[in-house]
Amino acid sequence: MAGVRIRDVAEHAGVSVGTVSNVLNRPGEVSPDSVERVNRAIEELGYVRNDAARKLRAGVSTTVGFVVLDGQNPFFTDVVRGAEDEASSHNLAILYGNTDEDVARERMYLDLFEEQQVRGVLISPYGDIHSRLERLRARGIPAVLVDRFSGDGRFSSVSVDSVAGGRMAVEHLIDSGRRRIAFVGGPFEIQQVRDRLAGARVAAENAVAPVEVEVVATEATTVAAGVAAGARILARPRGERPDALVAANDLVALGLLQALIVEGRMLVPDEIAIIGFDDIPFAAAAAVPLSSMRQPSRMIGRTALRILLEETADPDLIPRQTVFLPELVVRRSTAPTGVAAANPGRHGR
Amino acid sequence: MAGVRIRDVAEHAGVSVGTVSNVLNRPGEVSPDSVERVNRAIEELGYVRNDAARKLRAGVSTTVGFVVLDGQNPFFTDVVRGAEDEASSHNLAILYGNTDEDVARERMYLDLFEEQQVRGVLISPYGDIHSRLERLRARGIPAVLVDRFSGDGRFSSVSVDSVAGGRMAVEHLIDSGRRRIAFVGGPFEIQQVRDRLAGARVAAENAVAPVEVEVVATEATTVAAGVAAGARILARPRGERPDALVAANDLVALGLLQALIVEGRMLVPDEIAIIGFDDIPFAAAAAVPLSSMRQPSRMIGRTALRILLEETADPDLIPRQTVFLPELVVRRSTAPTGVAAANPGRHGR
DNA sequence: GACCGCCGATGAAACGTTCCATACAGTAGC
DNA sequence: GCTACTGTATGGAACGTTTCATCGGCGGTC
Repeated sequence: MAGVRIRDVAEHAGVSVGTVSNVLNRPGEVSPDSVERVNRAIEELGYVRNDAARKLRAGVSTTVGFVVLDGQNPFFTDVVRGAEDEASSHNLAILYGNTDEDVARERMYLDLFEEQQVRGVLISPYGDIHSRLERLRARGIPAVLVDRFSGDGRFSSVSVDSVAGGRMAVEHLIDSGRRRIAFVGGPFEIQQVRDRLAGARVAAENAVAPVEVEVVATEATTVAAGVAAGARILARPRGERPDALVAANDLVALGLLQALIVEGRMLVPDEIAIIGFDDIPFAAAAAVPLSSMRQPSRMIGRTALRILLEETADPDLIPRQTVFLPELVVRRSTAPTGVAAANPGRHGR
Repeated sequence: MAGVRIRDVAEHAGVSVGTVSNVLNRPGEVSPDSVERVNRAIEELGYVRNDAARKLRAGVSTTVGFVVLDGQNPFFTDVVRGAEDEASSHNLAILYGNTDEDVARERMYLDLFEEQQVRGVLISPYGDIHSRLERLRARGIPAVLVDRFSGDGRFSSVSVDSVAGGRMAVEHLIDSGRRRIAFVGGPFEIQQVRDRLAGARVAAENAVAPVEVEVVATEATTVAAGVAAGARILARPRGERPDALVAANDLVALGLLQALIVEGRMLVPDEIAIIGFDDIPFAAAAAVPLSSMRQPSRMIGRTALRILLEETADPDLIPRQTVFLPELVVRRSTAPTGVAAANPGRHGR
């Protein structure tokens, strides 16, 4: 089909195949004269390296796999973007896979990446994939966990301290006068969800005032799941509803907001406060601007890719855990009762 | 590094290399007995095909490239998701590139994909890339334009009729009593932006009442650009402001909404109406639920990938243009003046 | 019993690159 | 003038798969 091979370039330039390869891979070891002629030949013939042959012979790949938990979530698209920025500066491309919280898809993408012999794998895991990742590593393909702490230290990871985040979120709610708090999120297979809940409980236990934390479980961390959870809360008599909600992420929080305000005609934050996680760009533009625990999403992606590259360079590197701290961004959705209208909540964007 | 090759499988199973390859690629032509033994050997040794060697010899790739204009835009993540769904059902992976409206990045990704000899390329183009795509096609790599009509019919495309969309949006605004309309968007290198504006003008010309359409140009189609444009509108004396805004997409619209309401304390929709494009999931959850021209985003991705595969199967296929019609979704942001508060706008999600 | 056909298995060539051992030219040192 | 050395260029082996021409065995026919 195609046609211009390295051999054609060599003939055209009047040098050997080996020399062309050298120009391509270590131009320093070739005389300037040859470099010049080879480059002109490449230009004239429109030669493009065959990556398959290169990969086969040299065992070096120019792609990195990224398995993402929820590709629709702006938080993750931001993380991907960060990784992509870093990758493109190393002339790497990203093989992208969205698992959508499905174990089968997750396995499928790991298979695919293994066949492709990617340079390395970034993954925000859903199922238990440690053994799969070990196998990849045995094959020379390192993996870095993204947005998930590697509890046993077997892999490097880049994450945000979700326990601290959950704690900070609830402390903030308590500070603004809330006492009956519900954590809305799920499934609890996702570690972040567990951690954020755990953090929330810690804050409640440490509080001077008596604070209760109940759990409203959702099937997923999506806007739709948030809407559904909101409906369930609305189904209760007014007096039995919580006075503050901690959502597992901003998508759920936006869903809750929508359900409570539009369907339930509840006043946010007067009757009920809501705080989310991630601080996605849309949190600030919501019906009631949403308070949120901001995560440095792009930075997470960049850092993860950087660590991955370090590990490909030196496979014996000891795994390391990088943990960022989330940052509380206060907007109107958690303003103290009664002060709400007066405080439009100018913070963040 | 790795180690289990097809030869090892062959030895383990007591057959020849060719037979193993046949089991892998056309199990029908191999005796059931051999198939069974080979599969067991594969299982026991943990053999994984080397895609580079396969690609080199067979010239067949298992990846499809997708070059996206704006990876942060939920509309595009939805399109990607649709393509991904279709791809994974054919056991293909997606090589992903986000150009972020940058010509250099766009070129870089096309280079990368060419080196990779992807099966085909989906692209929502920014710069003029026709010659690059022709070259790819000459190398046996077809391309399908996504979210962009191929004016000269040289490539297949899957898009939405943006002229009709612009027209419908403005007709709706006129119906709800608006007369001084501003189109907010840019850059005008992007065809959609041009088309939507053109449609808007058509609607204005066809209107019975005298309607004016002015242009407020933005640097990009992002929330931030929308906020900036909103500020410029607010800088004008109240009487000289338009009474309706057509945003180039929902991101811009959300930015406008934020600027006008929070900064400018303007009443939407009473003083000014806003309509966007795409109907991203967050449009419904905005401060004032946003009217929008919905595009069938996932379907666009699925369709594009399907056409791409058809073209890989038969390279002589004549390019065809698939055009969807956008759908008007009315929410509160464009309610007729005065009726606003009474109509929460239950439509769409 | 010899021959024919057919099904399945086999072995080796080929894909396009990288890399290494080797060759070669030119220079410096004695 | 010979050797040693340095800096470049060369040719061919190797990467792991697919594919294709060929081979062997077996059952059926005459």
